[in-house]
Amino acid sequence: MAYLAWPDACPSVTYLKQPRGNGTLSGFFQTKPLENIHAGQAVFWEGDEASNAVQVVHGVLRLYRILHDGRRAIVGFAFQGDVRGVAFHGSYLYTAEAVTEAAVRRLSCRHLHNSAAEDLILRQEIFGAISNEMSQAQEQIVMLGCKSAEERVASLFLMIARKTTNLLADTVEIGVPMTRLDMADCLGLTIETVCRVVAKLKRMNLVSFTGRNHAIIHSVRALAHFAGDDLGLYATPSLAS
Amino acid sequence: MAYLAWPDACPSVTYLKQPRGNGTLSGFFQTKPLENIHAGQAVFWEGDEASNAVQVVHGVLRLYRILHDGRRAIVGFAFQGDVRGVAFHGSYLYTAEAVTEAAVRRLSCRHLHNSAAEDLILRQEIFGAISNEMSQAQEQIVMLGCKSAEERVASLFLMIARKTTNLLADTVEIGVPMTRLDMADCLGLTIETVCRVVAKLKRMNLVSFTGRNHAIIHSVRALAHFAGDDLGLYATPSLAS
DNA sequence: CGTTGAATTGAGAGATTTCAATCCATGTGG
DNA sequence: CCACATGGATTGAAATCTCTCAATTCAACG
Repeated sequence: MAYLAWPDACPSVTYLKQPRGNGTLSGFFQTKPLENIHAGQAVFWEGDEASNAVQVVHGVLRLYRILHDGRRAIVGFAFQGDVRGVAFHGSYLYTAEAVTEAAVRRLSCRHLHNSAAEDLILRQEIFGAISNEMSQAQEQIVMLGCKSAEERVASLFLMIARKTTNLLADTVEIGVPMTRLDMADCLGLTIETVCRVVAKLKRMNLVSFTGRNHAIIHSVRALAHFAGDDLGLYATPSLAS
Repeated sequence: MAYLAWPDACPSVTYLKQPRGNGTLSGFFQTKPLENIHAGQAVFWEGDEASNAVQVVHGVLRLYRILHDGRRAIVGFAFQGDVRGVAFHGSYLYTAEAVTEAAVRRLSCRHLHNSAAEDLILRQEIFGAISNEMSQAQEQIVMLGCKSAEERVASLFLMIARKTTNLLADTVEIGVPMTRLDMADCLGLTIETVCRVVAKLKRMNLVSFTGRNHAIIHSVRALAHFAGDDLGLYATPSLAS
């Protein structure tokens, strides 16, 4: 096994694609105080006025909407480095809640937009963040619209791997902090189906679990194939043709 | 029946919530030439550099992604007045293709963003457009993640009604320009299931069809109830408590 | 009037859910 | 330190929903 990647241990891969630390958006967030969020505590609520953008410093957030009859749809997860809430003009479209202990920084949208007026780089970074959020939503739609239960569960593990490891090796260790119910509500499945599929993935030796929240993907490529994903997304430098 | 609403006959309701005509974003688009798009012709392709934002002047676009094994996911439809492509930083996340004969105007994103630097109203309108697009994507995720086939089909008809009528009355006439395959690929179902559900809606007297692309929703409220939606979204002025 | 592609309907198969029972990990109190 | 209680996770069996495959109907068009 080549690379250990507990969610909090390394910056998100998607985020690394943007300038980090020295980038103005990150710089802006850096000036704001670190806010610790307990597991289960909300960062913002669906329907509230979307006055702040949030950056996840560590931990994982679940983003969800509740239907009036109580059903819950998890529209996505936010990992370390992810920025959420920039794309909302009026009110938040979902509730953001800490899965584990987490920490975030908040930034006033108005302040951000005003600063963006004078700063080209910042504008680009803001649109980059919006584009990231949009991209994740599209990914979710494709998964729910086209994929089988098995493909969905595999896709979720791969998503976690992409977000929390650099995918340098074909075998990666990932943290799976969310409960089976979280996974089910995100994948449009039931808890039981998620369990059965995970059991199957274990039987097929595609993944194994060391504790409930800690998994090893034995072959990212094989799992991606199983997920019906384009392998290009997961090609590792050493394996890429 | 109170209000006729063929898709091209009146401006989109969502769009009316923003200043129209005199608003700077619309104003910008107005300066651009009208581009006629034949049915089936693409406006932009997934993966192409997202250099332009597009406003639908009339007609309907289907927005879709193709998986590498050929499956198609329609991530949404764009109706008259909708603006798409503002939220993309790098490349387009989906292909946009005319369902019917349509017309659009294009606007350079770079131009738009530069102008936005000096214009507060324009900035707000841009974020409004992004927020609209994001909102539709979230809606889609909730539908695919939580709802049954029957609820999904009903939701689609209601979505069309919301986009193409003012919902002043409980009975509305809507255009359904897309094929059953389009509907199926948007709802994560098969053609046959869509057909059966539509047949059931007809049997229940919730909708009726006058021609293949033309339906009457006999009671928006009843259909919304059937769709598992919050009735508040559809309350008509006369019916609202 | 025949051809074509889309839409519809039926019957059987398959995937996922539901309901129920059991297992496991964790924390708490005695 | 152990027994027990608790909530999440797992597994099984039956029910249900949706899909697949096949046949038929319908509408548009040359």
